[in-house]
Amino acid sequence: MTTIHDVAKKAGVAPITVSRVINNSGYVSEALRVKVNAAIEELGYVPNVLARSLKSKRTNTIALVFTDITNPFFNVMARGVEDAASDAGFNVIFCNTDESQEQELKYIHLLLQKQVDGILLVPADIQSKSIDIIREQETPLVIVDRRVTHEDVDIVRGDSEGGAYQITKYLIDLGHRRISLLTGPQQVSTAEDRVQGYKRAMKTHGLQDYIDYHYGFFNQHSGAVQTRMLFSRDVKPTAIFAGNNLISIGALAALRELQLKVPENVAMVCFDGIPDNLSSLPFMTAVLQPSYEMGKKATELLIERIQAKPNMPIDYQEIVFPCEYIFRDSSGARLAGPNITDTKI
Amino acid sequence: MTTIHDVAKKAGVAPITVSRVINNSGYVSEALRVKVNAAIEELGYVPNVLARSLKSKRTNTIALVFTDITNPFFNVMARGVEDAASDAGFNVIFCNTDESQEQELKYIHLLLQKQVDGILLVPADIQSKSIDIIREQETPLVIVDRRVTHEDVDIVRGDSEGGAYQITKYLIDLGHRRISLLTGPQQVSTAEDRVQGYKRAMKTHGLQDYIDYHYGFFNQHSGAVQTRMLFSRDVKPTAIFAGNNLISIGALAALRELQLKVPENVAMVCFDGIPDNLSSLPFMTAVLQPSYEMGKKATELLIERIQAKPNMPIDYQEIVFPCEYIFRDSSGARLAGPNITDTKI
DNA sequence: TGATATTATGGTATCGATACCACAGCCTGC
DNA sequence: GCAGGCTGTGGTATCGATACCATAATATCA
Repeated sequence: MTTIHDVAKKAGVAPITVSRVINNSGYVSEALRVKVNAAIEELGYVPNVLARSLKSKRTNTIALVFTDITNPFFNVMARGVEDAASDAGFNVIFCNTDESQEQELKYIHLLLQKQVDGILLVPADIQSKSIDIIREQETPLVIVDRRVTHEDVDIVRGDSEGGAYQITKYLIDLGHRRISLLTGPQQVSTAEDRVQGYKRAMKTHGLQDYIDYHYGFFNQHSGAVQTRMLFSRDVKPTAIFAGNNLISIGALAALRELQLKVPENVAMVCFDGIPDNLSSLPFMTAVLQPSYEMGKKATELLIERIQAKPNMPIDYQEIVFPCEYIFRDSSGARLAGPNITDTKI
Repeated sequence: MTTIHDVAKKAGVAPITVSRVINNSGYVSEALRVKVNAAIEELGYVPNVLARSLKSKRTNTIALVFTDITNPFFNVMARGVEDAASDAGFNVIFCNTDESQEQELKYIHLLLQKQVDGILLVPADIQSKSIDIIREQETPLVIVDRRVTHEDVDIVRGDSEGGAYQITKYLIDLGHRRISLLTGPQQVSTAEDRVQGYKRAMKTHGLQDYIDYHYGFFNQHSGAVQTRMLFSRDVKPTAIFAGNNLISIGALAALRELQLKVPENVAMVCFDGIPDNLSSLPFMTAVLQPSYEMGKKATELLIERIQAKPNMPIDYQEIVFPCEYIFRDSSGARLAGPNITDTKI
């Protein structure tokens, strides 16, 4: 392994001069710069970032800890993070927790050991123990996608409540009365917020008698299981509101099994989309969160925190992105018009 | 930031003793162990792996540099890598090159700076400059999925040639004579090997007059473009062999546009599958490589190299996994039987 | 012209951990 | 009774880089 000393010796300069050339800092004459670069080239020198970071106390690395790498929503978000980080000269470590708090804590410990400059966290639980641990090390932190019970944290998220309200209202306006919501775990704020938005829409439209929501998991299996459950009951929904994209895929599979057609027999809407390339849902009416922009914004905020003067008081922010809506065939508008209240199944 | 010295002072011992407790190495009496752990707990001490790795010269980190994170084949492989690494106490850094050599070199430099203990590489080109650079730093390396022109490297890959031969032969046995192969870039060994296997099958069955293969990219766009091209010609194929899963998705989309049905109008087979959850291809006859096992095996081999004694001569290995085959509707066997040579389209 | 700034280079201490060596006490066995 | 092994603990040097300070030559300006 060649070190900065080897290069310095070969170029006939002091190690610190080599350091200046590498980092383009301080003053170095053109003559020495050339000599040093030649020595670097000749020796195949690669700087050791461990030593560099140890001394300089900056790793130029941030981490994104999220819950489901297979979910395209997070995939797109990750790209937003990567792009924003890269623009600012930071590298990103991606960690997948599979919605497990235990796994999350394991990664947080690892990342703190690695001295990352900052952490973006999609917490697996609304009461996140990770936040306390990160705070203790004074590592900058931005929470992404979800609310938490902690005060004084930066949060970047989508408006789940508002999105759920609007899409539920849309179904109601189409004439649906029996709308069932299948969502994620109760301790995850997005699941809970979507329930709240759904309830608000149902109540304000006089449908409090058919408020029907079910917590589960944000994955296909849960979507399929709950859908089967919905249709095993006497009173069946005319529309399903899937709490995220994976739930809707599972629901669709279950409906296929049950030989129910969308939207002829059941209308469907969901939260979050799936990029066209892998999509089973090209026809799904959906609430879309700007996941790329959310990732980008969260990263920019985090880097701002990292680069802030140490003892400056922080003005914590909660940035809430509004949702967009895309209306397609699954909700049955084109087919059934606004009066399909009593669609029999 | 609390350091090992702070803990040592609090516990009334030497730093090295704290180190022994943390790493469970050397001899420490139960009494001191308890005292040290209490101090660690109380101070919220987190060891600095930068300092640790700098001194010990081991980061316990390996990297997987691959070409397409969106391809489920690599996704599954990555899980095999992660599992095997985790079992051995190693962390994994994932790097996505998008088949760009430039990007690949950028990551290789970064990883070497980070002093990773070893690298798993899916090279973007059969003549990989990265290999030389990695060699120069004496970092252990295992090539995955693809052949390279270098001698003396460890390689873990699937039998693309054999798989392509078998699946082509299968189509021929079904009666197809005009089989077209759409594959990836020529400088990628898997693309080339699949061409070779295809050609061998065509030749040994007397079909050298309709050998028709097209290099492109391992993605949907390429699959769609080339499929349109195939059917713009006078002599049209009766079967398409898609060089990988993404190409087959693109081909299917193009066929849908052209209002050609699979397998009624055209038979299709492809290399690599897609996990059921995101699949548009539940009916595709395919050649499957054991991607999870390939990732696992490659990782185990890499870790073996990492842990080998420094000056032991290395017995380089090339491990080739055989393919499996899954026969479903797309190849038309159930529908057309063995004699569909002259299917008109 | 002398004071001050700018340019250019190097010396030394240090980041936070571990490797290596030293040493002391206690067994065990002959 | 002591050689040699095991157990338990600490001191010191060091990993490879940069922070900080020092120095000196040259440029700039009042």
